[in-house]
Amino acid sequence: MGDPTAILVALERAGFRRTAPRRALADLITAQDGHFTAADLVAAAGAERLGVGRATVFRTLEALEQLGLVERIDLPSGEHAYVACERSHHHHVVCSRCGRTSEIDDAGLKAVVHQIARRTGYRVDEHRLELFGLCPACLAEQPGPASVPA
Amino acid sequence: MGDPTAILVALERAGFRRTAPRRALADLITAQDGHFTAADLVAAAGAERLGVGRATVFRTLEALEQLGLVERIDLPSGEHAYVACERSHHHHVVCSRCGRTSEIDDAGLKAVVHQIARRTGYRVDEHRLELFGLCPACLAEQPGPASVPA
DNA sequence: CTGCGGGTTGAGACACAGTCTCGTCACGGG
DNA sequence: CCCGTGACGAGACTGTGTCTCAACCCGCAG
Repeated sequence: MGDPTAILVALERAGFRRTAPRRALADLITAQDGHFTAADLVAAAGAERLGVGRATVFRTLEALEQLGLVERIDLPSGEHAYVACERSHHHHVVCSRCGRTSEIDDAGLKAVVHQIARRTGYRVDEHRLELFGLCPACLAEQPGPASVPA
Repeated sequence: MGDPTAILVALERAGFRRTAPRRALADLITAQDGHFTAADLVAAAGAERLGVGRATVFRTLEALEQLGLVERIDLPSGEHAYVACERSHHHHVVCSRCGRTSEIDDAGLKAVVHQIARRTGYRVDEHRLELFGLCPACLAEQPGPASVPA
């Protein structure tokens, strides 16, 4: 998923220093191909003997999340995972087999949210939509028997 | 939210025994008025000296979730909470002030999911939509300054 | 009513995620 | 080059959820 430098530049622009651990984490994150957990990063950093502590991983992820460079998603299993992504508001489809994700824009959701707000009387400030299924590649590899969507 | 007996009956029908701890938990859950966490139940059970162990709370919640009598939602804070609810597929709006929830049906979401599936090529098997905001009661009590939705 | 079998239980150990503290370090402006 | 301050790693700490295990009790059969 592109260039680790983008992350560092964005961090720098937000007033964060450009340090060795953050550089290492930027590399690891851009190398990830689907979603990843904080534990994944900690393990990866440990495996490559980068000497990056747990605390730093969490701190960096928190900063990146606030900058919108990374989004936290909640897997069906209850785990918290992260996805590197664009800065605009959007949602994700997560492949439950290979873990890859695709970003999707509004796709008509705004109207749905609006309607719900009107029906329930709530003022909706925030929403989260997460989709899980099989990506095209995994679908091709594994010609599922009954491909009846939910 | 109604009758604790409904929970017990549903459990019994699914082959679970009707035991004192489960009765106590059914009472506690139906007494809850918004969402609640596992820790809430553990604390409540402890406070009333019901002698219900942590393990039993988690086991019961797991069973209820599988039966669809309770749904697990992920709060923006990252906490896992539960909501007592109907058995059909649906979604929730959660009041971020008082914690109360309302159930909502499809509301046009199916079309959105369909469109996303077509655009991305994914086969979408599962989806989760969660909305957060202020319920009518909290809106009235607290005449928010700028009520501009997201 | 009584006895029995197996599902159920509570306590506590355990595994893990995430937070916090603190002394040290190094980035980068001056 | 120097200094102030943000960032660092290690590890203690908190909280959540899981697992084990011996004792228990629910519900059925007799």
